[in-house]
Amino acid sequence: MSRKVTRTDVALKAGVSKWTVARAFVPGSSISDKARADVLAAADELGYRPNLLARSLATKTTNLVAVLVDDFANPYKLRAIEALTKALSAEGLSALLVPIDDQTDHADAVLHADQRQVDAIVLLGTAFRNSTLEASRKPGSPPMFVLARESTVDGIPYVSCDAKTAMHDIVTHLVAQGYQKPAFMSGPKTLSTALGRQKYFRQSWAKHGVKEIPEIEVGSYDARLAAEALRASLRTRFKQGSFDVLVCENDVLAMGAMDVIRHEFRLKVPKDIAVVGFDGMDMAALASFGLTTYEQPIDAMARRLVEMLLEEEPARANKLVGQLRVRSSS
Amino acid sequence: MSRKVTRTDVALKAGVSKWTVARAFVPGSSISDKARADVLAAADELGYRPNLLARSLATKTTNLVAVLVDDFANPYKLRAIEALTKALSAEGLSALLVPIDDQTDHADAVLHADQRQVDAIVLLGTAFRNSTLEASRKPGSPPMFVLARESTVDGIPYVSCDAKTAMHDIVTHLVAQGYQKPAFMSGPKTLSTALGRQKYFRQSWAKHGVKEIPEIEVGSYDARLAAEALRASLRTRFKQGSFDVLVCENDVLAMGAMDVIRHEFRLKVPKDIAVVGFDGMDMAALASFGLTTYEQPIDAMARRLVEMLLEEEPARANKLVGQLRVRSSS
DNA sequence: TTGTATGCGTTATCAG
DNA sequence: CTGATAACGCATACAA
Repeated sequence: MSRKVTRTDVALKAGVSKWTVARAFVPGSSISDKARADVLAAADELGYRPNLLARSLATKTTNLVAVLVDDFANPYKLRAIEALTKALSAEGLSALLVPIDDQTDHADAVLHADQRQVDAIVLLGTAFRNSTLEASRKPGSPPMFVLARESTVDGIPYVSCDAKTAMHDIVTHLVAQGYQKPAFMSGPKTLSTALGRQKYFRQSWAKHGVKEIPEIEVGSYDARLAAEALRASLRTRFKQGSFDVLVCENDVLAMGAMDVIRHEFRLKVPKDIAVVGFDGMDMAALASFGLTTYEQPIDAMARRLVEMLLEEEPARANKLVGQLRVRSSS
Repeated sequence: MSRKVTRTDVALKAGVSKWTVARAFVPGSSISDKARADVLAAADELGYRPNLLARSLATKTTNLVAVLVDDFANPYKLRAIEALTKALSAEGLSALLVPIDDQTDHADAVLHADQRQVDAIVLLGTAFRNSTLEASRKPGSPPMFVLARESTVDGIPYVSCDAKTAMHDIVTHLVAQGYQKPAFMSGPKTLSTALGRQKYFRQSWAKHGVKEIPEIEVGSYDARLAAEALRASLRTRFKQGSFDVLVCENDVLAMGAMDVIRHEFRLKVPKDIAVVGFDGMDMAALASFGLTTYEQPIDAMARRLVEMLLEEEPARANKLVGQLRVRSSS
């Protein structure tokens, strides 16, 4: 494999200096038409491609964004990754995908991204603790952004789906359908709050006079765990008919819940228990689920986040409204 | 935001030259204990982190691997991304996730990755045409690898799930269960062949005297399209009972198929028609599907691929065997 | 054990 | 409009 062709090679072939070569690639640069043509021809012939590494070193900007992802168990994360990476590349930015395992890895990941001189770090997901966010407070470290949850740390901007509107829409729909005894299935408490869904769910029901809403907490956003949690609840805490609709913090939980309701307890959805999810996963639309869900405007959210990345003084918070998709489960 | 602290700053504070600072960070280097301690202390105090960009420029190796992904519609891709990125980071490599839209983007993506001086390019997915693979033939361009499909281009190594063993296991299971009239649901023909699944499926059945296997081709690996295709087939080409088991090229297709079989045609799975998938998606295990599927050893595959990345003379092909997960759908 | 010079491929700035 | 010089932060080879 021959060594990479560099600017000097092109200069040599075109019979100009290497600085002239550089100019040929900068649009508004002052260079004679002939020189530019010569350079471009030579570059093309040699297959010259500018080395972005060297450019980054000189300009101190990499056009690289680290995307930290933890919860790979939720298929919806793929949609989010797609939306974000495409929004980034639309602006000429590239995504460094950094997988996270447990708590200890977080600091390392941020550090490593920092060393790679990324222009920004995006936290994609729900299971990030504040300690991770605090890392961006260190002077000199790249700015941090949070997508699809609310950051509870001051000064760290985020883009999320407007949970207040969402829950208002969901509850309005449920009330119209005649449901009166809601229950809520949440993820782990520490992370769940960053989504704000349960809070607004309760607020919305309160307006309709419903104050008591039982909660089923699930250890992580996982269908199997959701199934287990609901199974246990249905066997012990709840009697038949103690709630007529179960709203879940996301679609994965909802699917796990439906599985138990229908296949273990032989109950009908929505007749015995209605189920509502959140996110808008493709799978939720299958007849096997027919899951009513609140669709996050994930593409718009990703684009908004990228806009913020590019802004000098990004707004602290952005909440975009999604859309309720009513299906057979309610 | 203060400027980044560099080697020179540390050298100044520690009272040594900046080259001594460098040595302090290289394990086997010859340096006095005192000097090292001084440097490390100064570095720690200043919060010094080596600039990987500059290092890469000097060493001509970035420890960066571009991961090209196209088909975001298949949730299984998330598992693959997880497996690959974790396998990479276990070896100190980082993943540049490059999303691909249509045919024209491919060359650009390869080019861009090249300009970022990535050490390798990994194609993750099934919908890559040979023209993409050919791009790696250009001298000087980073080596290419294919994960989870077979490359049909010479000299491009790949790691895939052994389709021959897989189909043998599936067919053996089906024969034991008494199924006699199989049908096969494939993705788009041009991509489908790179998986080799249909081919070995037919071969395996041939050993049991079954030569005629109807095929249902789906335009892309998408549950909704699978549903449409099966619906059309069931209405026109096939009479009730013309096949007793439908084996699908992957789980997404299988789920779409089950949806139609059960919810539109009101047939029982597996009594009327059994269904088998491929991949081993988490969702397939839900009671709503209970899908029998062949689980790809995706983690092992990813690790093997990373090994190959690191080898001087990588083997051309690697096929790893997975495991059949029998559930209620067969 | 330590300091020095040179190069990696680019950009920015300045002279001509 | 063009050529030259310095700098980006680090690594490598070499000299002290």
